[in-house]
Amino acid sequence: MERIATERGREVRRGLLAAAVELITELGWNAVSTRILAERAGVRPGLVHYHFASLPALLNEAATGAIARFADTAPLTAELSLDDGLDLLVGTIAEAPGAISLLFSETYLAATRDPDLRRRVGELTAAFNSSLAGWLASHGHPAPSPTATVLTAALDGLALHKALDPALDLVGTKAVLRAILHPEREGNPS
Amino acid sequence: MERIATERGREVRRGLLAAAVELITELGWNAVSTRILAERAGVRPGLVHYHFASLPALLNEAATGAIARFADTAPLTAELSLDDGLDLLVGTIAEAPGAISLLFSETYLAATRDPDLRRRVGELTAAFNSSLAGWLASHGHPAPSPTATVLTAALDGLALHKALDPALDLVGTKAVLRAILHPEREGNPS
Amino acid sequence: MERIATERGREVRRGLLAAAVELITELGWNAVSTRILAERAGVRPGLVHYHFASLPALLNEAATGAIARFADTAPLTAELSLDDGLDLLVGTIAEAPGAISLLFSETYLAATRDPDLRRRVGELTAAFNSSLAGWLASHGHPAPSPTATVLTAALDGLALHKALDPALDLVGTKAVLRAILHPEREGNPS
Amino acid sequence: MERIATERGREVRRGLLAAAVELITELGWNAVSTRILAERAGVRPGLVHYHFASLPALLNEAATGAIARFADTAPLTAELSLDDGLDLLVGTIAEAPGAISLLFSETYLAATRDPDLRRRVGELTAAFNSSLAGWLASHGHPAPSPTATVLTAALDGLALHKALDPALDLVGTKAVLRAILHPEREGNPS
DNA sequence: CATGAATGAGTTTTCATTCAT
DNA sequence: CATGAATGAAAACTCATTCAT
Repeated sequence: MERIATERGREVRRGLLAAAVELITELGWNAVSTRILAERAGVRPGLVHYHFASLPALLNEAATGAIARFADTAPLTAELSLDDGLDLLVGTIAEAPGAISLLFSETYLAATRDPDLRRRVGELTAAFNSSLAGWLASHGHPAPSPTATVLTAALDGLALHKALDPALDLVGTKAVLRAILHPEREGNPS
Repeated sequence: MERIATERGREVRRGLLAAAVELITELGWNAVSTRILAERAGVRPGLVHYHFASLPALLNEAATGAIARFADTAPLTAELSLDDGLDLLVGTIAEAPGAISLLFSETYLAATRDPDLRRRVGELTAAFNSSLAGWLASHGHPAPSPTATVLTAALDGLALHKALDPALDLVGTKAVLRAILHPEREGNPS
Repeated sequence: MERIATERGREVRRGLLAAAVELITELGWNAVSTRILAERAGVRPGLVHYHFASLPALLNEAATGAIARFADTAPLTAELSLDDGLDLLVGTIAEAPGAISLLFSETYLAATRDPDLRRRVGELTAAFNSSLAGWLASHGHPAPSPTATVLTAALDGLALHKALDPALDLVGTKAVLRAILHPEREGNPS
Repeated sequence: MERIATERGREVRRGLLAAAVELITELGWNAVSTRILAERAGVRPGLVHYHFASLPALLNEAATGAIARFADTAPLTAELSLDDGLDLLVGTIAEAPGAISLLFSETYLAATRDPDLRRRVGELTAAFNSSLAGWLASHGHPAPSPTATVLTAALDGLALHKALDPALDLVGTKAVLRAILHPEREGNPS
C-alpha cells in the first residue's frame, strides 16, 4: 500500500510534463514559469522543484519526450508509399491548433542555447532523419540523406509559417514536395 | 545647433535597434532585457524608454527592420538564373555564425503571440513570397506561388537546423532544392 | 530481533551527528540543511526529523558532543609539563585541514543567538577552563584562572586565523605563548 | 541641482552598509537577508540590488569597510606606551554590547568560504598585524611579529568569548597579556 | 523504523517601467 | 536630451517541517 504515495508522485510528474508541453507551444519556451506550470498542472508551486532539479531540466525532458513520442507515432515503413507518407507528414502539421507544430521550433531555438538539450535534440533529429532517409531509400530514392534533410527542414518551416498564418494552404504545398520525393523522373524523360 | 542633439538621438536609436537584432539572435527574443540592451548599445538604461514606448515595441521595430533590409539586399530579379538565385538564397544561411538566420525563427515565434508583430511580419513575408513567386514565374515555373511557400519554409527550416548543427551540409541540399525549381523536367514532358 | 532495528536507528543517529560536525566546519553553521545533511550521512531526508526534534537541536547536539569529546581527548594532567601541554594544545590547531578548529568558532557564534546552546557551551567552556586552570595551578602558576581564559581565547583566535591563512606560522607562536605559562620567571629573577 | 538624486543615492548606499554591519553582528553573517537589510535601512527591498551587485558583495564591502575603519581609529603610535596600548586594545572589546567585536569573527568565518573576501580580509589583517608589530618593535620588543600574531588572535578570541559570556572578566586578562608585551624581563635578566 | 510526497514561507535576483532632476 | 534613483512584481530555487503510508 505504501505505493500509493509513489503512484501519486508519478502522476504529478506526468502532469507537469504534459502541462509543460502545452505551455511551451502556447506561451513560448521562455515564458513558461514554475508558477504558471504548477497552476496548469493543478499542483502547488513548491512541488515543481521537488520532482525536477530545475525548470530547464523539466522543459528539456518534456520537449524531448514529446518529440520522441511524435517520431514513434509516425512510423514510416517501407509498406507506406511515398505519396501516402507525404500525406501523413504534412497532415501532422495541419492538425492541432498550431499546438505541437510549434514545439519543434521552440525546442530547436532553446537547444541553441542549452548544450544538454542540443545533444538530446540532436540525437532525436538524427534518428528521425535516418529513419526518413531509410524510408526514401526503400523506395529507390537516389539521394535519400540530403532529401531527408530538406524534407524535415521544409516541414519544420511550414509548421512555423502555418502557426503565423493559419490560412496557409498546406494542400498546395504537397504537390511541390512531391517533386523532391520523385527526383528519379527528373532529367531522363527518355 | 539643436541639430546636434537630434543627430545624437537618432544615432542612439539606431544603436539600440542594431543591438537588439544582435541580442535577439544571441540570447533569444525573451531574454533581451532593457539593461542588457543598453549595455550592448553603450547607452544608459534610462534611454531605452526615452526613445521607445516599450521594450516589445523596440524589439518589433528592430526585427521587422532587419528582415525588411534582408529582403532588399537579396534582390531576385529576372536576370538572375534559377540556379544562381538558389545559390544566393542558400548562401545567406551559410554565412554569419548562425546569427541572422535565427532572427527569422525568433521573430516568427514572437509574432505568434503578438498581434501587432504578426501583422507586420505577415506583410513582409507576403511581400517576399510574392517577389520570390514573381521571380519563379519569370523563369516559366508552372506553380510559382506554392513553390515560393515551400522554398521559404525550407530555407527557414534549414537555417534553424543549421543553427542547431553547424556541421549540417548545406551544399548537398542545393541539389535537392533544385528539383523544386525545375519541375518542368519532371514526369511527363509530353 | 527488534534490537536490530534499534541498532540501526542508533547508527543513523550517530551518522547524522558525525555528518553535522563535518558540514558545520565545511559550510558554516547556517548552511547546513536537512537535505545536505541527509545526503552526507547517506540516509533519506525524512529520517532527520524522525531522529531529531529539529535541525537546530541536531546541530546543537552534534557540536556540543564534538567539543566535549575534544576536551576529553586532550587530558591536561599534572604529569604533563607546561611545555608539553602547550605543544599538545597548539598541535590540535595545526592538525586537520582547518576542520575541527572552525567548529569552535562556528559554535560560539551560533551560541550567541541560541540560549539553549549558549548554556550548554558555557558549561563546556567553563569545565575546560577550570581543568586548564587546575593544570596551571598544579605547576605553580600564580594566576591560573585568567591565564586559562587568555590561553583558550588565544587558541580559538589562532584557529580562526589559521583557517583564514593556512600559511600562518604556529610554531613561532609557541614561544610567545610560553611567556604566559611561565610568568613566575618574570620580574624577580633573584 | 541634478546632483540631488545622486546625493540621495549615496546616502542610501551608506545606509545599507551601516545596516549590514549592525545586522551581521546581531543575526550572524548568513542570516542577513535582503529584506531584513532593506527594512533596517528604511528602503524598499528592490533598492538593495540597484546599489549592489549581490548580497555577498554588499556584506563584503560593509564588513571590510568597518574593519578598515576600526584599524584606523585605533592608532598604535610609538608615543603610546605598551601598557596604554594594551588598555586601548582590550578596551575596544569591552565597549559596545557585543556589537563590533563579533563582526571580526563573523567576517573571518565568512572569508573562509569566499575567496574574494578572504583576499580583502587577508590584506587588512596583514596591515594591522604589521602595524602592531611595528609598534611593538618601536618599544624594543625582541619578537614583534609572532607576538603581534598571538596578540591579535587572543583579542579576537576574547571578543568571541566575551560575546558568549558578558560576565567575562577582561580586566583580569590584561595582566596576563602584559606578560607577552614585556618578555624582555623574562628568563635572562643578565 | 522508514519513506517520499507535499506545503508554504523563505531566499536572491532580475526586470520593465516611471519619474524627478 | 539624458540620467540614475526608485518601485513593485515576478523570476527560480531552497528550506524545515509535516504526514500519510
